[in-house]
Amino acid sequence: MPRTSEQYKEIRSEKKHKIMDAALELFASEGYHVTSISKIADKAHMSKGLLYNYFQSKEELLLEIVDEGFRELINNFDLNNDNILTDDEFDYFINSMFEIIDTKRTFWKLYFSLLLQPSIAKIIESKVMTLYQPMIDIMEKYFAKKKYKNPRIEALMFGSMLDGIGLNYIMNPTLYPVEEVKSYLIEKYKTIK
Amino acid sequence: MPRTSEQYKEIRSEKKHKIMDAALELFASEGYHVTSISKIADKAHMSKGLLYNYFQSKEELLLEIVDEGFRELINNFDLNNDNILTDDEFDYFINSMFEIIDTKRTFWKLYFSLLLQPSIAKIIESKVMTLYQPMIDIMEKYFAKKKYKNPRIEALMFGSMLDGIGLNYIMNPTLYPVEEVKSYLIEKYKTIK
Amino acid sequence: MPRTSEQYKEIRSEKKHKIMDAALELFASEGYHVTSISKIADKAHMSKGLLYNYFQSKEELLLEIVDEGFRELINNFDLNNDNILTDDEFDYFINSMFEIIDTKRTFWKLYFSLLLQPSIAKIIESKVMTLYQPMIDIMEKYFAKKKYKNPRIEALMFGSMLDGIGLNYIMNPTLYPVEEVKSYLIEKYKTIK
Amino acid sequence: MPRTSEQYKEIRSEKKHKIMDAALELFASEGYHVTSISKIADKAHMSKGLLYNYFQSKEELLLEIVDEGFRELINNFDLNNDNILTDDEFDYFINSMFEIIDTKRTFWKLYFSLLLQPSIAKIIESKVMTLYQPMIDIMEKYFAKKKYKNPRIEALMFGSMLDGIGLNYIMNPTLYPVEEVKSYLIEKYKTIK
DNA sequence: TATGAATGAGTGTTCATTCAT
DNA sequence: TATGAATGAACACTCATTCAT
Repeated sequence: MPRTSEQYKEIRSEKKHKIMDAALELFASEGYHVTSISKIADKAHMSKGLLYNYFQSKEELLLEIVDEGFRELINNFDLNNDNILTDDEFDYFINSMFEIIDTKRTFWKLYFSLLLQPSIAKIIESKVMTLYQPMIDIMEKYFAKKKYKNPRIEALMFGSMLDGIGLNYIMNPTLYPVEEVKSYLIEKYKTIK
Repeated sequence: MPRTSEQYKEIRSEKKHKIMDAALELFASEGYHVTSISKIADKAHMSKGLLYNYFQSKEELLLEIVDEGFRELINNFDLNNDNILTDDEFDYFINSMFEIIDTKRTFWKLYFSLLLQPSIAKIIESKVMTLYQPMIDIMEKYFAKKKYKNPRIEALMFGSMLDGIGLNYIMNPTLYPVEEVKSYLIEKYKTIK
Repeated sequence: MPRTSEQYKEIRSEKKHKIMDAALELFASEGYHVTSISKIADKAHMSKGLLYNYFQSKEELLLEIVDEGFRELINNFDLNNDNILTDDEFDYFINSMFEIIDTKRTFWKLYFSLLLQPSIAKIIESKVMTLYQPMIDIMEKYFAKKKYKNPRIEALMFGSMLDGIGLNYIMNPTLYPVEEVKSYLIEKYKTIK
Repeated sequence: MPRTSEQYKEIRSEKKHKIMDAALELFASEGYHVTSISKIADKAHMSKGLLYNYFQSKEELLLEIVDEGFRELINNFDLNNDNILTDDEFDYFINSMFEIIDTKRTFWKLYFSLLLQPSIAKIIESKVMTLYQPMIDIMEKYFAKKKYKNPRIEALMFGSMLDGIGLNYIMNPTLYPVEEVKSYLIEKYKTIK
């Protein structure tokens, strides 16, 4: 007698995440192209063949990792989903951003690495762009409300700075002055000039 | 009629740069791991075998490309080499920075891509770090002179922002508001608060 | 209320044919080696595992398909089983041959494809040969009765022609002049010279 | 100092045929799908990698084999290329056809096997069709000149018969009465009724 | 200096078959 | 009877590197 479809679903979900976890770690620490399917399967304690029972290809595996990783950042930005960022929400985002990077450091290390590899960027670019744009828009409104001279540029700059911060934080985690940067950002952008 | 050793040296150097140019373009547009030695040899109009006459390995070829590319940025920062950045030198750097990215866009696209690939970063990291640190130090002094409250953080932030700007500019060259960003940076950091 | 052993047998037989139908269609349209057990199971709306409950292997599944397919042709040749072919029986065979190919086109497409694949031919050859030989013998007698000069050769030629006709008809069903060929065969072989 | 381009050309041509010979033999005796690139490389006494220096893929290797094999048949049909088949040319073709099958038995065994495998037929069909049609056309003219009632059908039948003969001859080489069939064909089709 | 044939270990992927449930 | 997760050996193909010429 076969397992119930519930049981199968559970097995699938568990195994899928086991694979994604192993892959994420290896992609992040070794690089996407350098990480072979064999290594992933080894780390996930299963056969190569089984991996293809869950993901159609190495690319698809990567895409699902990116998708899941990004969902968490989005959920922490503009929390009540009204497209308007309050000062409290801004505060919360700055703090949770670092927490997300902290708890999901592996993913963000991977993310930044993917973004700059032309062969991979093509695959994830469209997905990332659709997620990124709304955040920029909301920031523009936030700066406009604060009477900044040029809100669009300010939003772009803010995005650039976050990118740069993320980049440096990921690359030099031990040296990076996280708390000071948090205060700096909040003080700088939240308070009206 | 044998060539003089001078002539041989010149031919060697010319060939070497032909290879490096081809490799840079391919590494940048396709990615390091995706670019094969065959493709590089084709683009440089020579045989695979000859390429190994000039570079011991694919890795060494990459390292020489990075080395040369970085030398140009360094030469444009703190031009009189006195470790003190004047306002004029700051102005010049901001402008030349964009020019360097503009004229050497291919290299910087490659550079950012390398930085985030763990398998490659290991190779180039030490070289890059030794080049990067002095620039941070000089910026800290610059901000100190300008009586910024926390010059070290400000210098780190400045570095982060430049990284972010570079990153975004490389990725969205057509959309990026170069001139506005230039003015923004100069106005923001040069003028005393 | 357990099912009777009769009912079980019937269910088994039904399932078996469901699998054989799916397999035949796929083997014929895609090819034996290219068709995976997964595809067959999908098409038969069951799991891979169950399929192995009815057939020991992919090879055995193929053999049973060939066996069944051939039985129908045999049944239409020398209908009263007296080993003597009358003119009426010859007529009927020529017509029913095309009908069989028509209604069982899928099988015959498969059959011809199998015959020529050495890796598969080995498996089915012995079975096919034992079925084919009696038909040749009967044809030889038929031609002898009609006073053909060399009945054996004529029988072989007839067999070759049928093979050729079948082959071409299977490969170019829309272009093939079925009716004309029927008349041609009957006129040519039935009437005494 | 490298080899001259003449020398390279020779090496390439020699190796290419070595591969094609090995592949033909294996494709014919084992089947296309069952024959792995590894086996071909082994038989040709070289590495797998080298094989891909000469053929882009397994498919391309097959296509080149088919192309070459067919060229020989064409060259022996309608020898003076005037699109008109004389009785002597017909004689010569019937005899050389068997010789070609005899000396190139391996190829024709392969050819018939390919034709019936849907997954492969698609690849070679267009090439084969363009080669086959002119031969049918010439036969139709030949039969028309001989006042056959329905030359087109007769030509098709002739083609079918040749297919059938080839098929049977390839499959039962030891039993097949070659000489008798030759006489049969020549007597039957060459002499006016 | 210069060529490209040659290698061999590696890649992502497939699939007939088994097995715990 | 019935499921589909799991395996492992095989596959076609790639590529940095070497080497005879």
